[in-house]
Amino acid sequence: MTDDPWVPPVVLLAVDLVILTLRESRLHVLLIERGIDPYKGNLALPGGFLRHAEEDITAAAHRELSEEADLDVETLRLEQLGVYGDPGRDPRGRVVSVAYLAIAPRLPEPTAGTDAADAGWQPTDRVLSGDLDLAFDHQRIIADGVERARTKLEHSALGTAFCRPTFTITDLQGVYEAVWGITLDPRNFYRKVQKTEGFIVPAGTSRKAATGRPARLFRAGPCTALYPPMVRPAEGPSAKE
Amino acid sequence: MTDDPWVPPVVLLAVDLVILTLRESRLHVLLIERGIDPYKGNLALPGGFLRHAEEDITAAAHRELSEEADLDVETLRLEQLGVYGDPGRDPRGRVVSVAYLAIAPRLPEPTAGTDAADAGWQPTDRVLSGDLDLAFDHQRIIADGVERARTKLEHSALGTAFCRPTFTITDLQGVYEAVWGITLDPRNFYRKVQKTEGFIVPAGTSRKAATGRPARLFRAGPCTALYPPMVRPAEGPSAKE
DNA sequence: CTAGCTTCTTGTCAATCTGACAGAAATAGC
DNA sequence: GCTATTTCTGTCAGATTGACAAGAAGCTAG
Repeated sequence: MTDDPWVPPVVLLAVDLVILTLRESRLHVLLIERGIDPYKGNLALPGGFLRHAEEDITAAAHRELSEEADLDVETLRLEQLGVYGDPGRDPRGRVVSVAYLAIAPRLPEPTAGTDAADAGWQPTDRVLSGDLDLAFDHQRIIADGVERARTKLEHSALGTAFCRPTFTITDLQGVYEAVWGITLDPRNFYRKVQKTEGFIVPAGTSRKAATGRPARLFRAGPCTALYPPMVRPAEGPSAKE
Repeated sequence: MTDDPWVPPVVLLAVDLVILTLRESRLHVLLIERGIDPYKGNLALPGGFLRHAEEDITAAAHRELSEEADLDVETLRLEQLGVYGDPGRDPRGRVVSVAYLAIAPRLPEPTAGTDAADAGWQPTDRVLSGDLDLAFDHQRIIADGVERARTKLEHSALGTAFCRPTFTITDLQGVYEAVWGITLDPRNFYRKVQKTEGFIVPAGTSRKAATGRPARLFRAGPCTALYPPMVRPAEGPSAKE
């Protein structure tokens, strides 16, 4: 921003991907085992550097997703989560990483890609509790991603993105319960999502479970923003962070 | 992310600041007139490159704020808004910019700083309508910042950040009306903010206006998150009852 | 085939919240 | 005093929420 002989410093730009899904009623995040230093052997988010100086950042995120996790890119909508660029977060130098968030329905185990020794789903609560040891500042990035998902569930139709193309209302309730970490009354939840116009639309058929009355099937509706929003019950007492 | 002889490309990292305030019941954004190319003479957000390779990004944002706008940094809380790094957004090369958002009470006219030929507040609607010609992709950044402020007003106590240390409920209502671009019923607004625990606390005294009954003064309360949230009336025809 | 179990779906009811509006309270100016 | 103006306190119907009862539709065991 000046025409002095001073030249601005340069940084390495990376992308990191927080891919969340639901497995056995628990929220999971896609992690790889790093095959190279630094943090070789540690778990980390899929991601990597820009391939060339003109690559679009979002395009790089999609590319890394397919390279490192071999997931179908088409169905996932990536949303920018934030920038993580503290000096010293990467021993290789000044690396600034753009984190992206995506929500996926239940998917098969991904296969390891080029730079990843292994790839797989890990429960987010094991990550957030510090039970798993993550590379870089990826634990914090995941924490931010989970929190983002929690709030997006309130105001957007994101919940349907966790489900398969057709799903039951109980399926959708399971999404809310897993992400929010609480239990909800099935009858009130049923009433609420039915009344929220454009959230879900009937898919005609029914699905018979192993036991119990068959449930009607629905599809994601046209709305992306929910009005009125789903209300998440207050948790702690008065003043919270 | 590989140990091939390939080296990752580097980018120039910049910060941009979206500082919003209220002046004469209209939302304004702080803009500078660029004193150097590119876009010399155009209006732009305050901002600039990292000073050195180890500078913290948030620290750089605070530094640019004081350098270019000469505003009191202490009282402003900067919040990361997003990353803007499309190839070609800056003719000087691959520049990736981290945008920050801050909300300020009514402040005096800032003085021009080093790189800025002039600095001043501009109404956001003139920016968003395309009436003013902004440098780079700064119009879009401002649009995102305004939208962020709108939604934050719903769920956080951000509204008080637009006000001076003590304010009346009518002052606070003016904030909501200006940012949301609608009018609200004073009686229902009064009831709502009073009932939302921790939002505002009485400041004891009253302020007498030029005319009319004196209004009680309040301060910002301890809560940052509002529960229940302020509800913004639905606007679009899309999916409404 | 019937009883029992499970799960989905439809209601009911009181408490609360919202939106619209009436009107009293407090000050300045005449 | 009287009026204009703004702040504050109520009222009231309709909508929403949270808690819970009970019917509906399947499966399985006997």
